[in-house]
Amino acid sequence: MIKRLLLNEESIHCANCMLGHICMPHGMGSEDIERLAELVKERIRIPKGEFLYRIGHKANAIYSIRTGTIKTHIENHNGHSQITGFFLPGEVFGLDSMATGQHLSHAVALEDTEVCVMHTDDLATLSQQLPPLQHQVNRLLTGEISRSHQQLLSLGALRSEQRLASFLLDMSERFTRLGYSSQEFRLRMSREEIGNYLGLTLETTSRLFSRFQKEGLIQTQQRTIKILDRSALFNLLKTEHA
Amino acid sequence: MIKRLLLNEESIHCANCMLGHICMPHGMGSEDIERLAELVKERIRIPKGEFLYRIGHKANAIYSIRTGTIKTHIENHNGHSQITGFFLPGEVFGLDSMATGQHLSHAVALEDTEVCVMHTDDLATLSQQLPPLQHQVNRLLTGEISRSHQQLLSLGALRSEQRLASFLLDMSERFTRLGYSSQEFRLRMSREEIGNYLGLTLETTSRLFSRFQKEGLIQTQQRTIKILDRSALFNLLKTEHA
DNA sequence: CGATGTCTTGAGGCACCTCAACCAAGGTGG
DNA sequence: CCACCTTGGTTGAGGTGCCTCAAGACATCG
Repeated sequence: MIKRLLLNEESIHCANCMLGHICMPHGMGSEDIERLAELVKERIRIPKGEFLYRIGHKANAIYSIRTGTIKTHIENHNGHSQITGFFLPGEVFGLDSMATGQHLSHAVALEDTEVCVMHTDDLATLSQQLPPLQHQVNRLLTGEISRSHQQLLSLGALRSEQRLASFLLDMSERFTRLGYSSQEFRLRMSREEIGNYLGLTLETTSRLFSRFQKEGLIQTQQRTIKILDRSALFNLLKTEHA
Repeated sequence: MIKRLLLNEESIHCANCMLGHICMPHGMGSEDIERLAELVKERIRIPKGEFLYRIGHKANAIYSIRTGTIKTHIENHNGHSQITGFFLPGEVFGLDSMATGQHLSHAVALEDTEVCVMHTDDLATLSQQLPPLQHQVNRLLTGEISRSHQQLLSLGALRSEQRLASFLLDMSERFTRLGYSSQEFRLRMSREEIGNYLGLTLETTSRLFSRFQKEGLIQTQQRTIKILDRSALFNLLKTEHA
């Protein structure tokens, strides 16, 4: 079951959280960040595999990840589902439901995960007094738009190998930002989830991993990925065919 | 060439624009709408085929359509491009560049088009005094996120015929909202543009139009579409295979 | 009226999917 | 501690949905 944690004086606040350079406070002065304590009054622990929220649930907050990984996905009439995003520590998700008061996607923990809760009405009042916060919210919203547009291009215009290459390079960049190695990292999602995200089947995804390994682009050990030839991956994105 | 029009006393303002029920003022009281005159001080005419803006250009405004149609698209390293949206009268676009100050997509007029210009800094200051405006901006941003997520599902999980059916139903709904017939409307985009948007080639798109016509779902006369069997189109989305 | 862009239709190929078997790793219970 | 099961991943064989290439029909417009 998911577990709510109320924050008190001793709790770690945004001001000294390691993830400030990625998360909400990004780009704010230290006196502004102090005020974010008003914003994050609660954290939630979600065990691996559990839902933080589901489509249709009342929405009154957005979330940033303290530890763990979250996937968001949507579904349609015939039960087919599409993963719309993977989120790593420091990243903010749940933005799609900010204006409607209802969640438009599901959010599931891919491993034991803890998230910071920011209530939308607190966000509205505080960002009115704190222009940098308003600006940061806008950055997050437009960032999400831009990311989905890039993903549209990936699904609409790229071949399978290019989609996977672009996925791996994206993950590598995000792990780097977290202070991990850019060469070697452990993915938290299954082949099926990667495939779903990229509009491919799990078999095609698995075959691509094998092929990339055989061609010396990467080395895989289950979900641990080692990037051996980053520029080759990058060049894949530049080729028109084959 | 595109042409800027400064608005004066006699110009039509948001308060008596026919599109208020779709556009920016949507859901605002009449006294709030009066203040939007401060926001829209300018309109721009874009002839068919011309760019309103390009990727990388300085961005300082978002736009709503008064008359005409706009497509937005992005491109990647290898020159492949992906249409990210079509926009009809009353609809607001250009949101992806709201926070960065730089356009992240191209915007092209599919026919002679006139747009209302809302400068982002005016928007920021006015929405601070006018909470309903702030809320409307958030609605637009999250609406754009939600729309791209739906499109991700379309590209990632649906077969070609389902993508086209869903496209036609979406267009029909939007034309209806404009006061046009929900059964018959004239698309402003080519088969190639529809295909690009749906992640298909123009030939596949054309074949699908022909097939839908042969099966009595629609009737086509060039870009004029008549929907003959709406529920059949809808049922297409519910089928798992074939 | 020709010229040009847009759309349609056909034939063939290939990238990715489907179906299916097998394997590896980890957990569980006797 | 080992048989057993489960879950996730790999690999193969065959099928097909969509793409590519190509030709022709239609609109639209100078």
